[in-house]
Amino acid sequence: MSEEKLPARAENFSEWYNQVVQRAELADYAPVRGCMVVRPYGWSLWENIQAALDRRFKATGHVNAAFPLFIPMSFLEKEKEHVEGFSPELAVVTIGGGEKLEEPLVVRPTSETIIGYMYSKWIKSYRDLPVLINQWGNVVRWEMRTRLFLRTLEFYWQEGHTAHATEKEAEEETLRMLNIYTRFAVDDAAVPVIPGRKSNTEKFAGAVRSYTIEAMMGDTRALQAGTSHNLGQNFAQAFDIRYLDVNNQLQYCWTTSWGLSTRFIGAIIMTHGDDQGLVLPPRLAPIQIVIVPIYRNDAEKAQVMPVVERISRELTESNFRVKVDDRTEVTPGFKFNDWEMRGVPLRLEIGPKDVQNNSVMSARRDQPGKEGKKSLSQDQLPGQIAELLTDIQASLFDRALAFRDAHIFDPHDYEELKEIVQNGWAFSWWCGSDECEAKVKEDTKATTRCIPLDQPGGKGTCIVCGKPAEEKVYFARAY
RNA sequence: CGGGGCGUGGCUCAGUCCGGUUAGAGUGCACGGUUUGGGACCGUGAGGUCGGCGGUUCAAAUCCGCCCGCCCCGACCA
Repeated sequence: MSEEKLPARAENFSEWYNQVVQRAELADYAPVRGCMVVRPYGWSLWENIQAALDRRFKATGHVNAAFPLFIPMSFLEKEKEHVEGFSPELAVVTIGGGEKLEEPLVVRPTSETIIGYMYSKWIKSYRDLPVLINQWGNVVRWEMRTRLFLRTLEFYWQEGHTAHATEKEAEEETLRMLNIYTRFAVDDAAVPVIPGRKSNTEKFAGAVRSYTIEAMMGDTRALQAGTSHNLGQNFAQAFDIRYLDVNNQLQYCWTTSWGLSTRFIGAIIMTHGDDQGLVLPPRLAPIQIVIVPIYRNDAEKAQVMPVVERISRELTESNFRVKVDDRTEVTPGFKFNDWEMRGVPLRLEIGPKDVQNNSVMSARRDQPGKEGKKSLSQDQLPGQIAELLTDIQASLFDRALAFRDAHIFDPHDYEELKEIVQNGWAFSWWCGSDECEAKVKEDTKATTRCIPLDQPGGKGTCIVCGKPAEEKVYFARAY
């Protein structure tokens, strides 16, 4: 840790974010512009995210596989919208082994095309369906402006790709996976999200319909935290993914794709972080409990350390992720600040007084300072800790939800909308036209984030043009 | 790619306008000692082709030219 204080979030959110990422040792800048190195602590967080999602994918019948990093350029060109959407941000390999390649290879920006090609080989009959495959991997998109985790040239993610016999099944799958993302965000990451449908201009290049979970960050800007796409028959037609149905009729498949990336780490940082640094939800935190031994001399150390070791072992055996900070070269006060910067949900201090009193001092990360401190008995510690962690997890969610709801407004007119999106989200009736959407973007930089699945019902008039509108949409400035 | 800013020990920066001893500070790092329940202190030490190349000059971190890189604001996006 270098400088002592972080910039206040309220003063300079963007600089606060950059420093938290680096000082918590989640990631660092790579020597290539726009690329990041995910450091062990950040990767460990990602592994926990992976495990939480993968468990949910497996529970709904999905299996993992791995497809190549390189995709023939011609594949991208087979789906018109897809190539138009992605060509500006492709990295292309033209030389291999010192020879110019006959056909350039694209470093995958996403894998619909190469997986579509394989699916056309594998799927012959309705008996082969559905195909439910997920891939954990990395992709490359040549972005102009980059931020650690939020937008880098290369990022890690999972992409699910499924093929179905009917349109209905594909739509069900698309919404099922959107719901899994929602459950993951809410239950595992304590990040409140709004599941909804993307507007035409915001949808995935090549999709019929795109769905998203949108989250509000600590500066009120919106972050698209995961997406699920109903691809219709667009890729099935482009890659000839067909099957024989029960009547021996040749039919095109209906496909979907869905993805969630390391960007979600950015969502966690910007949802829960405070002026002391990172705050991690207990269910995903690489370290859930850090134990700081307190002693002034060798005699006290000899008393304290056995208790520290015993409690550490006891908690580890109860399946908590525990770290003992036994560094001798820094003071306890330094360690407190250090682990707060890294967002560890719960700290236990164990000193001579605790050895005397059969106690430990606990400190909750979500309540910095004295309010978060409480002396616990050493008896039945795992049960007490479990309760505390559950409570921290819940209070992180509640706090984020309260913050979000306090920054969503329903403007009475367009002028009011323009003000709202400067520091919040506007939830408004919208006629659905590209023109009205574009006007808001031009006037305010805010875009439509999603048309939430949960609609108030009834009808209204478009906040921009005043024409009849059937759905309400969120407008917000986004990452 | 357009507009703005910046490149000096690992990091943050002073010094550059007005050229002139051996290029500084804070922090970090190493070693020794005293400390340790909210970012300890003292001492010693290591660490620099001043982004690169060229020019002007007796003399360049400092002046001039070209190049490279990074950051911020726009256009593009998970």
